[in-house]
Amino acid sequence: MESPQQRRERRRAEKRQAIRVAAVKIALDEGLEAATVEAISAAADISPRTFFNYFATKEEALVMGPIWRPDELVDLLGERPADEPAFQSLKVVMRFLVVRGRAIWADMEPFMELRKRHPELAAKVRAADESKIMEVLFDAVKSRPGVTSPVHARLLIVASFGAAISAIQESLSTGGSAEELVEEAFALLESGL
Amino acid sequence: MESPQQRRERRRAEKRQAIRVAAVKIALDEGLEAATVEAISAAADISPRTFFNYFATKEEALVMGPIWRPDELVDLLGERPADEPAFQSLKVVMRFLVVRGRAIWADMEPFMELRKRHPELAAKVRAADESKIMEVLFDAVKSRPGVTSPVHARLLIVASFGAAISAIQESLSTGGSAEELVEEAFALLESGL
DNA sequence: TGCAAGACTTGCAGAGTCTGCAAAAGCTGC
DNA sequence: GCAGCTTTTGCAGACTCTGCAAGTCTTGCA
Repeated sequence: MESPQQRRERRRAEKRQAIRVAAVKIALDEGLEAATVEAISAAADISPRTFFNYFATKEEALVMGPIWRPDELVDLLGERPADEPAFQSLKVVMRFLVVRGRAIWADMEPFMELRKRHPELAAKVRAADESKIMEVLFDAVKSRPGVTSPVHARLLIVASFGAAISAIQESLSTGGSAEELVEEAFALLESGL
Repeated sequence: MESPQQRRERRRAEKRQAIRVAAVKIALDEGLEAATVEAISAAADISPRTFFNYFATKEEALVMGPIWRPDELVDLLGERPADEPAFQSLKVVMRFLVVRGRAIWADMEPFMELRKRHPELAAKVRAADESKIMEVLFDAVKSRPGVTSPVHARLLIVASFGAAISAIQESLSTGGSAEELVEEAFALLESGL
């Protein structure tokens, strides 16, 4: 049985998604400029003020949530054996996130299409988290086995994200399997590019 | 002798920098929130409207320009021998850019300090260009020798930028030599992380 | 059923960013 | 000192986003 708390959370998430869908539809049908908060809220049948109860910025409504959250990343990494080399841990975590992300996105063609047309949108939304992610992961990675210097730690992190993003990007533009692509990317990283 | 054209360009660049300095000073002294367009323009002794003749967005005034421009990147890459492996070409180009960037930044402590305090700012400004850079570089890199697949091309690009950014980041936070750090980063990439 | 507490929605006013337009001011070469 | 150029500025207006307070809806419980 669903608790009232859970129920509210679920409905909130559904409404959030409904607003997203409305926003993306407008952006695709009438162009990004037409997707004002006013237009989106009208389409989603809420007041403009309410829009901002669901999203902190307009852009947030136009892209899917990130497939990784800072705290989750740290948790996932923490679950890996303490003596596993950092590279290996990151690979496992990233593969998991990419595969899960692709599954969530399976029914989201409009979002992918918008992402293709306006790649800067996702980048801008992600930018806010990016530095926080680097910061927390840096601490989590630098003391792992196989990390020889601070630059090594940073590089492992950006390269891992690079591998994941490259795989997703390529998967988006050619339709290839994201899982195989992320595998390929990590293999390339491991063998020295 | 300086042509009138050059003269105008130089003065424009100087004014741009003066506005930047004023903006960063306010952000450091009174906090990011105090750095409104109105406050910045008052400090720089121009009208708010004029501010937007120099910067497309407020944030642009708060960070140094990027150390790479998309067209310059393509040019630099094009100057490398056609039979040089992609990895090597990228390494040379990136080292050049990082070294030049560091030199430009030598006198710019306030900008570095602001970047430390608000790392998301630079990321947000950079985000707009990021996807364009990836796009143009992807075309420039994918047909180079030593590139085995589209994912390989993308990965080379993100890894190279990752190396440059990691080196800069580390150099900023510890004061180490950016040149040595970028060297170290590429060596790590080459040997398989 | 009906009410009280809490959560969600909304309107409103206001601050702030950014743009287009046209007038004013400044500079340049002749 | 004038004619043609660029630069600056004011103004009006669209748009994003926030705080606040009032209104509406839901939920649990008597």
